[in-house]
Amino acid sequence: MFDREALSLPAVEVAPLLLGSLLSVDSPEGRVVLRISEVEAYHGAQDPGSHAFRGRTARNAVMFGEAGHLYTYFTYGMHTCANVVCATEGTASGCLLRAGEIVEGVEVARSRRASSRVDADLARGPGRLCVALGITLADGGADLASSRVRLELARQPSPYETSARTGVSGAGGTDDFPWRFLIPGDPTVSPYKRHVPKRRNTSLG
DNA sequence: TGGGCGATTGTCT
DNA sequence: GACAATCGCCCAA
Repeated sequence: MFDREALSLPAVEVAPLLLGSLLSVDSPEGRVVLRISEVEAYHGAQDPGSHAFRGRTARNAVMFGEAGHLYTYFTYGMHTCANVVCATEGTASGCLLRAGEIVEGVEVARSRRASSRVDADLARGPGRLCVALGITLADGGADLASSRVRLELARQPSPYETSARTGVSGAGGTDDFPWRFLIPGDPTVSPYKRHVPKRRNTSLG
């Protein structure tokens, strides 16, 4: 079921509800359904890891809007990442979808993710997840209750673990924000990687 | 108006 | 284990 009221809680409280939930995406190639196994919470202007840390901009406006919508963004010049918008309007809160298991439409996902040797890698990582599901920037702002991207919350909460967020630079990636939620032992959970400072001009020195 | 950098991934060693 | 690829956003001036 889709429950906008449940999604209107802060991202930290919504994240556990998303684990084990189903995200389905319809396209001409067919439907792909993902069972979510890993998410990260980003909440409020006080969260140094959030895109909304420096306030509202045209790019992150969707995160300030109504819960239950999709916030997509483009990063590293090539990757799309998807978030479920949480909390009430005016509060920037969202859960980044990091990984999951394809439970329907595996053939379609495989055709989009030709480089994946095993099915567990099809949606292991936020960029891969979007490719496998066919989510693009054009899906940003979509209502997860009525668009081609739909969210079905798990009937029963999954057991979960928390840890520091992956790949987040600065204070937001420390243990002060253990806002990464995952289903322990799930083969589709992405490997933990602490943020690596950007290496540029490495020839110096 | 210009420059630096990012909620990453695939490939090569 | 290490690095290149690649482009839009955001800050500073």
